[in-house]
Amino acid sequence: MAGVPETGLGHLRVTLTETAYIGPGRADLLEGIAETGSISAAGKRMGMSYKRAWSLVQALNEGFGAPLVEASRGGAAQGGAHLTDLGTEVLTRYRAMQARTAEAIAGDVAVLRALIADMSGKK
Amino acid sequence: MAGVPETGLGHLRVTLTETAYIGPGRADLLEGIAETGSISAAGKRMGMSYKRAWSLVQALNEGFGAPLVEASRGGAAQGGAHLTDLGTEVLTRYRAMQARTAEAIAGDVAVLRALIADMSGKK
DNA sequence: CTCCGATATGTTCATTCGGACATATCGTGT
DNA sequence: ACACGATATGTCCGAATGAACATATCGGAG
Repeated sequence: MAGVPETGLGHLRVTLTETAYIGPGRADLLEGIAETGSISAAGKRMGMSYKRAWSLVQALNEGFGAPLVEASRGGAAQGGAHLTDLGTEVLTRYRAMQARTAEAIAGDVAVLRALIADMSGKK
Repeated sequence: MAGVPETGLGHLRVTLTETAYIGPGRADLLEGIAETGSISAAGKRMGMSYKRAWSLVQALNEGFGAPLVEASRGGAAQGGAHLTDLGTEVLTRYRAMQARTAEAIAGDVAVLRALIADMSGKK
């Protein structure tokens, strides 16, 4: 339950085109696939069904007009999935944008948090 | 249809506490209330029902632990709503954060857009 | 030729969410 | 007393979403 992410930044969704966008959920899934080499393993790790993870991958690939994830069935490793160069680039850039955003808004976040803490405490 | 916002930044949601957060939809509603002086007018302008707009205001006020919007019924102006100091501060800061974020990620967005434009065009 | 593990899909059911209506309330003018 | 305009709530229904289950397929290993 990452209700309040450490940084204070909740969600950052970057829209590249009408159908191509990347947000925290998709990024985490891409990261999971990169690390586990499997859609189902990545999904399970995030507590979602394989079906849902697979659907997200579909939406991602179709939305971007080019595959971010490539999967294979059977074979030596009994199937699996991996990020394409595009997928890796998108993930890396997204993480970078998250970091820059967190830094850019840190000041405002601190001020607002102090403000609501005050109003709640007082009356 | 603001599918792809001019800036390229899609959604920015800032989480202050477990229940207090502000995103594009809420910010637009706050702005609408500030400008129209009415929850229903602001909602209508955004194409949502009064009920929904009112529900959002409730969630906002309860989530922050202090009211961002204060409303009144009857009276000289036949009721209306306005932002509290906290509401104004939250809205202003949010717009500022949006601007800083857009600036911070502009470079990455440009690169990614060029990349997907390429892949779609070629092959 | 069967087994295995992961992808690929379809179906069904429960829950959530929003839209559409329907009222009720309030407080100043007329 | 009544009308008006906006807030304040409740109910009901259809669409969308996701969880759960059930298969089907692929391709190398044994």
